[in-house]
Order: sequence, then structure tokens, then C-alpha cells
Amino acid sequence: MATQSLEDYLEAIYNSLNRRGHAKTNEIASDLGVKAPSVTEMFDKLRKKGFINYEKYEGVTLTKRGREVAKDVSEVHENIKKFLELLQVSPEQADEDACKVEHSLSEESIVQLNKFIDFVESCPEGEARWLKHFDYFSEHGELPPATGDKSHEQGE
Amino acid sequence: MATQSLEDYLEAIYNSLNRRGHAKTNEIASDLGVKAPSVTEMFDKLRKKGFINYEKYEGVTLTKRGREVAKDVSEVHENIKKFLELLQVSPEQADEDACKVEHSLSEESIVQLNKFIDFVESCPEGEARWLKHFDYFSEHGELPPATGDKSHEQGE
DNA sequence: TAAAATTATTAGGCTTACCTAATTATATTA
DNA sequence: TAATATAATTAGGTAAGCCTAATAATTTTA
Repeated sequence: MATQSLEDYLEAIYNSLNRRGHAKTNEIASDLGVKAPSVTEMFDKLRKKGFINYEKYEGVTLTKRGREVAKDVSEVHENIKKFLELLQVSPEQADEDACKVEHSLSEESIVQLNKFIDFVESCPEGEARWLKHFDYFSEHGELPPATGDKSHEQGE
Repeated sequence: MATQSLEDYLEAIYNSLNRRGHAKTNEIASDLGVKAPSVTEMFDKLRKKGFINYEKYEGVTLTKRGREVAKDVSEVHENIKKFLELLQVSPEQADEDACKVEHSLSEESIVQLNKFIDFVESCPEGEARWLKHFDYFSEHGELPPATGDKSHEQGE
């Protein structure tokens, strides 16, 4: 299994390949906020574990297995970020927190979080009414005043 | 600031004091799944940082500052656990995941998660209707069939 | 209260993931 | 293509948090 840190490297490589078309030592170093020698060292570990193709003095690519892991981590990241944004956390902070939390959730929690995001996104109006209520609650510290409104589900 | 690991120790000490009335080396070791020498070492660090009162060969107690940190961590833990349980994650897994996630969330996310839990707990019927919808969705993979039901808010 | 059992600490090591400084390889430009 | 600049690697070290084995303190029991 990949450690938390190795997962971070895989994700950074995955994103770099998608965004830049390549993943080089200095790029990953700067993306992760570490120095180049740390990246060289981790590239070597990732290669030994069969996650990346790495030849010295060349950029790296992901193996099938590496891509699978990276994609999984990346998806978990996106879902945690989405969830935090639902909670009115700023996109920047949501992204930063997702980076850390993505390594801490069990498979069971990941599955349920995925379902939760699916659920919210499946809700008829795109944005469920209870979410609007939460937004109000988040801002005012109490539930919105009861309107006696019965005209739900037909869009408002 | 306390590292992730020191926070875990503080929390374990806090819980042990609440549950057993004391916090001794072997107790904390067994609670955290580490060996006794690791605990001795960490007790020393926590003492140096002013979080606990520690004299060799005696159990430890929390200082004011240590208790504050421990209580904060413990509250975050409880809220993450509650949230995961809302998502239908089993209590055991929710507890385990909360242990890890509790150290990864920013203040901003913690505040919003607290609001979310407050919101759900403030909802009229104790358990909001959308939550029941989510439970259905979680089990069946789709939204519950529309019932044309308009008799909301007055209890069902 | 002395011997045995328990509990805690010290000593010495390991691994992970970082770092700086020095070196080597590649790429660019005169 | 030789000199320079850039990029990557190697060498050697650090800190955190864990470990085992050995030792020391405390508590229990005969």
C-alpha cells in the first residue's frame, strides 16, 4: 500500500500530467512545496513500488496501477472538496483540507460520502431545499422562519 | 502548537481521566495501541510544552492549557463522528475515521461542520426529512419515489 | 519486611520524509 | 562545439514517533 505521502506524490504527478502534459522533478517539488531532492527520493520509491515509470533525468509517467491509485485519491479529494463547499467552506480552504482528509477516510466512509454527493446532485432542483435552509442557518444561526409554504417540489 | 500525534495523546489522556479517573503510562499505551516507552517519551514532550503535569512514576493530569486543547480536539472528534453516522457509516468506523480526520480540518471547516451538525439537530422533527431521503438513496441508489405528499412540516 | 511481580523509564535503534551542499547530467547559447 | 546555465541527483544529516531489551522504581504478597 502507498503511504499518505506517496499518495500525495501520485496525485501531484497525475495532476501535472493532466495539466502540463508532463511531470518533472522541479514541477512536482514546487507543487508539493518540497525541495527537489525529496522528489528524486520519492520518485525512486514510487518506481520500486511499481506506480511510476522513472528513468533518471527524465520526467515520470504513471503505470496502470499508479494511475488507478492516483485517480482514486483524486476522486476522493474532489468529493471531500465538494462536501466542504456545500458546507460553505471557501473553495481554497476546501481544497487544502481535502488534501489532508483524503488520506484519512476509510473505504466505508468514502463510499458513503460519494453517495451523499450523488444524492445532493440528484436532487430535483439541482440544489436541494434543505441546503438553502442550511445556508440560511449557517449565516443567521437559526432555522429560516416557517413560511407556511406548501408549494414545494414544483420549483420555487 | 501540538502535532497530530501529541493531540492524540492529549485526547487519550483526557478520555482516560474522564473514564478512569487517572491516566497512567500503560493505560494510554494500550488505548493508543503503542508501547509504553513511546508514552513515556511523549509524556515528557507534553510536559515540556506545558500541556500536562508529569512526575516520573506517577500518572499524569492535564494543565489548564492541556485541557483546553484536549476538549477542542474531543469536540471536533465528536462532530466528525456524528456527521459520518448521519451518512450511515457504522459507529465503530465513524469513530476510527474521526480520530484521523480530527487533525486535518482547518478552523474554517470545523466551524462549518459544527454549524451543520447544529442545523441537523435543530431540525423540527429531530431528524430532517431530507436525511430520510438520503438514507433511502444510500440504500437504493436513487431518490425515493415522489409521493405527491404535501403534508409536510406538520409531522408525518 | 524481604522477595516477587508489576509498572515505568532509559538506552540504543529504526523508518519516513524532509533538508542543505556538492556533484553530475542535460540543454542552451555564444 | 565549448562555455554557461539549468535541472536532477547523490551524499550526508535532522526530527518525529515508534520499537525492543535492559534497568530501575514501586507495589504486592508471603
